[in-house]
Amino acid sequence: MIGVVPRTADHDSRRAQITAGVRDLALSSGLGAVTIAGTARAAGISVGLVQHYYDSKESLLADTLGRLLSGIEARVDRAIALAERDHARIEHMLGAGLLELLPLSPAHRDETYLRHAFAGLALDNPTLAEHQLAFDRRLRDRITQAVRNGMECGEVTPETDSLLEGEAALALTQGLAMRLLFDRDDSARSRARAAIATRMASVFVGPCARESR
Amino acid sequence: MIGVVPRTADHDSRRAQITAGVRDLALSSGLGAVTIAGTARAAGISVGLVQHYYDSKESLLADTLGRLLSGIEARVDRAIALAERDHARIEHMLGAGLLELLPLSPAHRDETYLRHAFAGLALDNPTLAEHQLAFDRRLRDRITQAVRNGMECGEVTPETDSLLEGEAALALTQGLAMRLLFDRDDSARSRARAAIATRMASVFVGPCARESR
DNA sequence: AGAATAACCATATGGTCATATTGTTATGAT
DNA sequence: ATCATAACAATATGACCATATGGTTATTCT
Repeated sequence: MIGVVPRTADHDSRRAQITAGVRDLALSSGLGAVTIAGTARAAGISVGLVQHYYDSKESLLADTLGRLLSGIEARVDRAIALAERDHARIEHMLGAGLLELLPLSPAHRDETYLRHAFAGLALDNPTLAEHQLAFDRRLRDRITQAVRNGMECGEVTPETDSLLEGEAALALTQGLAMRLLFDRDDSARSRARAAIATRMASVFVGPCARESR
Repeated sequence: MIGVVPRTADHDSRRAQITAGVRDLALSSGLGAVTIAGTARAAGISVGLVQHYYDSKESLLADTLGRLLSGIEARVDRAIALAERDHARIEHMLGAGLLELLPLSPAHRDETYLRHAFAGLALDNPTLAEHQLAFDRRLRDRITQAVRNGMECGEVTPETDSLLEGEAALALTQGLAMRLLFDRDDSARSRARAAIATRMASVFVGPCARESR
């Protein structure tokens, strides 16, 4: 009598499907044009099912942002891991990670657009702001740690303020990313690359003496 | 019979009044909550009058953004002019200008919030994007010119890529500004100051040999 | 004085949207 | 087999909003 269980569904993959609908819609019509009905259409399901999985539009957007940021983080980590095989220098690993945050390819452009469009919403929405802040902190801490590793291995001078450098490097990268969203010029793109490379070179000034990481 | 002229109004001051309504509303309720009716209420006039001066909400927002950006530009110029009296060093003039773009005081915070909230809208709106892009270019060119002045006077080494430095300095500043909107911590604020000062110091490395400007 | 018209206002209109409501369907445990 | 219930769908509801419409008021030129 107690404990009769009806059919089940894979909640996580459903939510992934629905948030993918939000992403597709946002990329084609702008984040401001995202509606529940439009999301349902994009995901190929009914409005009611979206409501079944999200109790409000806000929670839907929050989940979409969370998944977006996780994806970006994973991609940054993957790029760093990849660079780790090719270069011993921490400078290059970190640079590769930061380049992942710039809209230099169509796919990256999509992600960057979404990230900054959500940042706009987050200015008016504490839940989204919390996601953004936590994401930025995690990225910053990764950079900071890379700088510290650089200090241990001799690439970075011991007087360097690693926290300051972490915050500056992230701010520079995100400022460049925002700019490239508006200025689609090729030259702007290469200047952005150069700006990051220059920055890395000015922090990582010495040769790497021992194993990194 | 021809040429009868009825009462006149100061269009510019009316528009200033109306856009001030937009600003007030955006600051108290978020830019996303700005409506024509709300704007009229905030400005103390009727909906119809707002319509009389703006043929669409979009043109209202565009004018609001234009006035906002002009105001910021004027403030940056004022800060530079002020610093010019105190310091001969271009480094300090430029630094003072860039600090105006950070949300370090309540008034600056309001302006920075509006600027970045509008940037979010601009991602979906070509008219607003044009304003943003032009504003950024003007700021960047100001910085670039300051760096060139620094090269003439010996503060900056001749190998410096002034355009690159201009873009990097602006991106850093705006990235920091965005970050401070989310992280209201005192320490974050002082790190942002330090990050800009450090950056300036790394570009302006020599003593100033002759007159600046 | 009064005609012409900009300045200004109140309300109507039509559409959109988030959410509520009221279903139907399928499936797992008994 | 069938019941309980999650999964899913269609439509209703009510609020909000940009804009349209149809005014009134005030002022300037003749």
